[in-house]
Amino acid sequence: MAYHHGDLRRVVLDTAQRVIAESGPAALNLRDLARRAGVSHAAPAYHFGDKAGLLTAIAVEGYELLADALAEAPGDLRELGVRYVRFALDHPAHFEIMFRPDLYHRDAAEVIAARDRAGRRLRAAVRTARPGKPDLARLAAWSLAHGFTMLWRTGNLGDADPAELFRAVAGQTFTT
Amino acid sequence: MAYHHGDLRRVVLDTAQRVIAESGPAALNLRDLARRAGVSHAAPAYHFGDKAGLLTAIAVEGYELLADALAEAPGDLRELGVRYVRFALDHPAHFEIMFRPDLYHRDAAEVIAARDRAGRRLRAAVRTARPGKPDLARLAAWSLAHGFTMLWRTGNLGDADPAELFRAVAGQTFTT
DNA sequence: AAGGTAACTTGTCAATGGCTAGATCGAGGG
DNA sequence: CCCTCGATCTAGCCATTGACAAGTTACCTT
Repeated sequence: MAYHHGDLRRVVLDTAQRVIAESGPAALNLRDLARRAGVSHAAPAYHFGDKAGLLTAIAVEGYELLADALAEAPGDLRELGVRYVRFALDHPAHFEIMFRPDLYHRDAAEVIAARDRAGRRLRAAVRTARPGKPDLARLAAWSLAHGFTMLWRTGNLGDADPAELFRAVAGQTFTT
Repeated sequence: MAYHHGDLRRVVLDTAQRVIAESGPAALNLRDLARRAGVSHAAPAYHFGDKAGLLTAIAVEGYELLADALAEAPGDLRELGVRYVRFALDHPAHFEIMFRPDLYHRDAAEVIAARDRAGRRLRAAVRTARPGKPDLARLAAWSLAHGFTMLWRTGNLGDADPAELFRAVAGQTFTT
């Protein structure tokens, strides 16, 4: 066992994401992550404080990734939703954790900062797409995209291509 | 300690719902439920097999309650959504568990039956509310209501009255 | 009243999270 | 070149939890 793994924090984060994506957050445990990384059972906790700290780091990373995904946003409300859905497709573990605040330290400063940043990006993107009544439009678009994503993730939508199906669903409601 | 508690199954179910509503499913544990009911630590498992079995029972009950809530459905798509939101308000623990299939036995026959029943109710309610394009309309309505509910539950919607806010949001999208 | 069965208890084990004290490594100052 | 110091990791421990097996009790039928 070599001291100073060098990259343990990142390795644990990545492995955790794989485990969550494959088996859900309930299957995650620190000791297994330690075994997979080839370190002692207490090593992961050093970097994250505790299990919730690890999930906090994932949530923060998730909000940052989401902010990035919404950065170069299209002027189309529907395509904005597609981005949201695609984000959940590309980063299932992040998405899963982000919206389970009971699993991490929801009041951590980094969490609030990252979430606010993503929120501002969403707000700005909706504003350019639909100038009038920005707040309600944002809530409607967010709710639709979020709900669609959740239903898809919990297996309630069959096995159609999510992005295409979302376009059809959004076309029913949004005219933009 | 009296043998034959008489109503242990129901007591454990109810207590579990209270715990989940207050502290989330991660805080739930069988031994604490046993202590609260005044029985031995293994008693709850007798009725549910294991922890996932307990959550399975809650999920089934949740789908049945949802089916009931959608039974006498209004002809208005927006009010149908309000019912969905209100269901989540009234039965937070059920709602929480229902859409976390990784926590329970998602393939159990009772789960599938109850979920199908609720699905048929939803389908029927949407059909009467909006005759054309039933599938896409159902997905859109479900996604909007579900997403709104999830965002509200995770604290992303501030502290407005959920039902009223949903009416406003739905008014933005649905014309019916 | 005898036996059978549902409901519960008792005892045990392995896995996990978290804590503490100690070991090791690497970098920077003298 | 050595020494210290802080960051990183290890080793050992404990309480909690879920699961299981075997035994116990009470009700119910005949």
